[in-house]
Amino acid sequence: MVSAPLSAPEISKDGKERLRLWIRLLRASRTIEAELRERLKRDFDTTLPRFDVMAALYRAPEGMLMSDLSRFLLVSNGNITGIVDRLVSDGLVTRSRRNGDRRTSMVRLTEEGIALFRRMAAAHEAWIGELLGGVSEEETRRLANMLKSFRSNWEGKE
Amino acid sequence: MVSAPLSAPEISKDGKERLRLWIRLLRASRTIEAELRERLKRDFDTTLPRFDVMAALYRAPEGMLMSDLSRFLLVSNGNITGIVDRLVSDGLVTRSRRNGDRRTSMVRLTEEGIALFRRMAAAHEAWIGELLGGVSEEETRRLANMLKSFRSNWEGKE
DNA sequence: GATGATTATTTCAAGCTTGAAATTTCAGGA
DNA sequence: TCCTGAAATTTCAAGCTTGAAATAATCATC
Repeated sequence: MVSAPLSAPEISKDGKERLRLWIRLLRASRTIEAELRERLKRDFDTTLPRFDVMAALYRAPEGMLMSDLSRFLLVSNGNITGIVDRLVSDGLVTRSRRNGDRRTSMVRLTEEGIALFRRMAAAHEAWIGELLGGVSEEETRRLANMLKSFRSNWEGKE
Repeated sequence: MVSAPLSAPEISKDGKERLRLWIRLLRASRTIEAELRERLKRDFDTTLPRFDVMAALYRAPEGMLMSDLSRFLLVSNGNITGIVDRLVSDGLVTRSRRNGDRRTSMVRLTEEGIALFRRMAAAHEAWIGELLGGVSEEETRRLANMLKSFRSNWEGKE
């Protein structure tokens, strides 16, 4: 890690503080994500995006549309297509075209998908407990509350 | 019901709370990242990884090794190779092999790269100020401190 | 100086990601 | 019915990402 000379023009101290917050936020989530990715690969031979899709579907036993998935997971439509394709070809997920609207397809976990996800979710929760173990319960609640409010502050403004 | 299990439910509740924190952390950083990506593309026709590499190099006028870059940015070696390749072919960055150790190459911003980065950095800082605008200065400091400590708690333990 | 281990980097396949264009289907009006 | 526009999804090119294997150079030890 390199220390910064960077005698930049005097910008607001506020801005610098927010920048620092953003960088820490990003580094924290990247570090945790990397660790989760590695463990998912090691223990379940799968990826984080696949886990995310399965987690979303597990919460919706009645199924989700492709567009529901992409909105919920904050990724593009085309992205979801590829991930679901691979999950389908592994027998973990089904696409069923509906009679009502033939443009849409309902995506659901298969029995095998449900069983696998339950195992992964248990491991995942334990990992998070371990990785965030240094954060006290009190701090956890406070952090979670701050993050909740700060997201809603600007989202969807444009 | 004479003796209810005390520890198990408590641990599980803790875990749930940490899981919630992780999900919020992830959603916050993904949402901001998506917004930054879009604006970098729109205003500078570039990408977030390219911006990240240039930011790292800007802080190190003497240059950085490829391995320094990948360590600092928390990404793989092979990844950096591709991004630097494209920056070089755009004239924003140079690779110079050193006399001392011919395995390594020093990566530096060109004059053009420095000028471009300055413009991008100003816009970037303003964007962060806007996107995190809802967080008070007091909260910003507290959040940043929590994130700092929580990261160091488990990192590099294995 | 030869040899084997180590280090820095590149290459590669597979998968992820976006944004834009194309496709298919639906809905509403002339 | 036939249009036209909107909506859901897929396709595609370009770039990002990892992890593993390959290359090349250096280092340590004899």
